[in-house]
Amino acid sequence: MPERGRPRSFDRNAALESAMQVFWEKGYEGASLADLTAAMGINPPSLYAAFGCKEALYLEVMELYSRTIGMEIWSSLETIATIKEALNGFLLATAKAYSQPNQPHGCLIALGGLHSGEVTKPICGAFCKHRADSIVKLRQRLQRAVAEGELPASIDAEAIATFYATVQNGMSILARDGGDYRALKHVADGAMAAFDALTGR
Amino acid sequence: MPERGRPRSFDRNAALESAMQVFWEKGYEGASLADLTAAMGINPPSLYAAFGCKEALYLEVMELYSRTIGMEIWSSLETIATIKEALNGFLLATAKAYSQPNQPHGCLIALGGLHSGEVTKPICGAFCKHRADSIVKLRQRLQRAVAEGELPASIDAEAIATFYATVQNGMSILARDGGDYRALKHVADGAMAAFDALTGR
DNA sequence: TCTTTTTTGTAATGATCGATAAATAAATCT
DNA sequence: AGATTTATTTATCGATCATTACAAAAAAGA
Repeated sequence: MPERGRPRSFDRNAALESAMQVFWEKGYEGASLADLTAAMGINPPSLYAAFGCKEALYLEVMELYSRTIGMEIWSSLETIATIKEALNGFLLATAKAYSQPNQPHGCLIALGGLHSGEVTKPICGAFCKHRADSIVKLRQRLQRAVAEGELPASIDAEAIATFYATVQNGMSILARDGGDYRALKHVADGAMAAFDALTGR
Repeated sequence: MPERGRPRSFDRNAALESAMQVFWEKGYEGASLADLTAAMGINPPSLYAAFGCKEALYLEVMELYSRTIGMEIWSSLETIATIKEALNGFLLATAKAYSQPNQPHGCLIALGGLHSGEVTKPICGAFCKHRADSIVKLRQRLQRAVAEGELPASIDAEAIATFYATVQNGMSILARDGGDYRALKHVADGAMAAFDALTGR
């Protein structure tokens, strides 16, 4: 029975996507309600009725980002069978996503919540959780490779995962500074150049 | 003849250092005038008389940062004779500086100005200049190693410099997320594991 | 001592921030 | 039709933002 009362005159998903663009480019504090409502094509009361408040909207934007853009980037890590190619595909997908011409450069998750004065506590917590999860995903993929006999059990999976997650985060800053796909690929190649030495092959 | 009128009752350098702490931790937009004046122990008119405006204060803070903390980090790159040890020293100095317990984690330069809505144009320009300069410094050090016969002329100095600068920037995000010296050193070790492959040795 | 110069503390400026009150409009339910 | 429910528009809320008048205070120059 959600069909009572005046129907909403805008597409909630489209509005959320517009909000994502604004937050992605301008950050949480940098995106004003005026910026958001202008991009979403609605007035403040509609925003508050549909999303609660600015903070709740941002948290929902983070979920949308990791469900769409994030998925594009991370999927190759799981789908590619061999660990070295999976990591390489993951980094190249990162380079491609971070240099798309029609969207803000770099990652919304990597670049957000880096200054305590610019974010609320729940948002800071969500960022910590998401970024910590990046390391976990990489570590689990490395451990899978060990379980499959592809890598020796002697590797430091946590250290290697931290390294690749950190390289990816650095790529967000490079992309924000105008680094194109070519520059980002140089970084990916550099990180892959460490693979054999790190995994003892 | 700067000795006319009522003398300033606070130490300008100490106030600037306090402002650096606030901007470093909270970012440009996240640091309010109230935060700044409270930390500096002065009233707004004194801040404006001594530093001009918030933007000018921030630009001066950036200079102070690169002159002090930045110098600590980058000096080993020049002073250590061999390129591999110089790079390693540079990354370890970074890991140490980014995990100091008595100051904000990560680099003020690396983490600032990443969102267009949170910074003015002159500040954004200063960040671009500083971060681009990081790549230049690394590239020049690599080219010096080529000139000294330590590395082959066939290396892609720009690509390698971009890789190491990006790793360093990623370390700032890791440090902000609570990564300690041990975690940061893992990243430094990972980056150094790529050195031989990247330089063809 | 008296004027001049600069800094100080207090208080207030207009602008913008995120968030809402109130009235109207558009739908369903009885 | 009339009552109920929800969304919309318009206008505005108090709080906070960076910035600044203003007058008292503290120094040097005359």
